[in-house]
Amino acid sequence: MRPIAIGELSRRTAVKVTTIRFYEERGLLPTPERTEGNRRSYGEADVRRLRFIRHARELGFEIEDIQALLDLAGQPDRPCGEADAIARKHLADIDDRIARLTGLRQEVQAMVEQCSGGHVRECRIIEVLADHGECLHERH
Amino acid sequence: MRPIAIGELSRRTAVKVTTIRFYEERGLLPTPERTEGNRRSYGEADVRRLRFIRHARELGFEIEDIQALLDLAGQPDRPCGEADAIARKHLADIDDRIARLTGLRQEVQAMVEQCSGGHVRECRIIEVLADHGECLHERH
DNA sequence: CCTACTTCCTCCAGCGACTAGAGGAGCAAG
DNA sequence: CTTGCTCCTCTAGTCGCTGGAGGAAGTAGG
Repeated sequence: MRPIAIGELSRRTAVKVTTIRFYEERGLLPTPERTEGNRRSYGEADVRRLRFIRHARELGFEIEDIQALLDLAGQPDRPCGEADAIARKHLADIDDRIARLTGLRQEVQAMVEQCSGGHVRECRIIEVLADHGECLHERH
Repeated sequence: MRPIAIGELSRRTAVKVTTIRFYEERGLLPTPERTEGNRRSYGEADVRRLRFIRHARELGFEIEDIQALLDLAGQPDRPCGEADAIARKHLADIDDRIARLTGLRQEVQAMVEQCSGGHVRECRIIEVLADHGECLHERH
C-alpha cells in the first residue's frame, strides 16, 4: 500500500499537520513508521482513524473521550454501553452549556436594551455590572 | 479607612486569592499598597472594582473587554456607545455559541437515540463518528 | 550536478483564564 | 514561645491546539 506523507494526510482529513503531530503525542494516533529520511509514513487506516477523531472533535467530544471511543471501535464484540454512556454524558454537557448561555443571553440582552445611548454616568450597562443586585437571576 | 487584606477581599467578593493576584498582574486591579510586612492592602474601592470584574466575568465578558468597561466606568462624562458596542458584540458572541451548541446537540442526540444497546460492531454511535456522511448537517 | 522551492523534522512558546503547589516568611492567639 | 493560619513569590499545569525558529530532506527544472 502506497505510503501517505503527513501533508497528504492533512489534506485528506482537513486536519493541520501540527495538529496531527499533536494527536500523535497525545496518543490518539499510533506512532507511524518513518521513511529513510525520518519522515512520518501513514496508511489508509490512519486516514480513517484521523477522520474519526476530527469528526468527534467537531461534535465537541474531549480528547480523553475520543481515546475511549477509539479503543471501543477496535473491539467490535464488546457491548456498546460504554460508548452510549460517553455520548450521553456529552449530550448532558452540551445541555448544561446551552442552559447556561441562554441565561447569560437574557441578562446581557436586558442590559443592552436598557442602555439609552446617553453618557457613561447613566449607562445601565455599567450600572448593572457594578451591582449584581440589578440582575434578573440571583445566580449566573 | 481600614485596610483590607487579600483574604478578606477574597471572602467579600467571592474571588479566589490566587485569582485576585492574577487580575493584578493582568492590570485589571491596580497594584495595591503594601503593609510593612509586604502584604497587599486594599480599600473599599478595590472591593467595588473587583465585584464589577467578577460580575462581568460571570456574564462571560473577556478580560480585555472588562478592561475597557472599567476604563469607561471611570469616565462618566463620555458617551456610552462604546460600552454598548462591547455588550452587543458579546451578545452576538453568545448567540453564535448557542447556535453552534444547538446544532451539535441535535447530532449527538440523534446518535444516542439510534444506539440500540447491542455490541460495538453495530453501534450507531461509533458508525456515525467514523463517517461524517451519516450526519444531519454537512457542516458542524 | 546545481539551484530553488517545498515539505518535513524537532523543539519551544503562546493563547485564555485561571488553578495548584512548593518553599518560605509574617502575624495573632494562647 | 509555639502553633497554625495567612500571606509572599515563583513555577508549572490545565485544554486543544497554533505558530515560529532553525535546520534537513525531497523534488523539479535548467
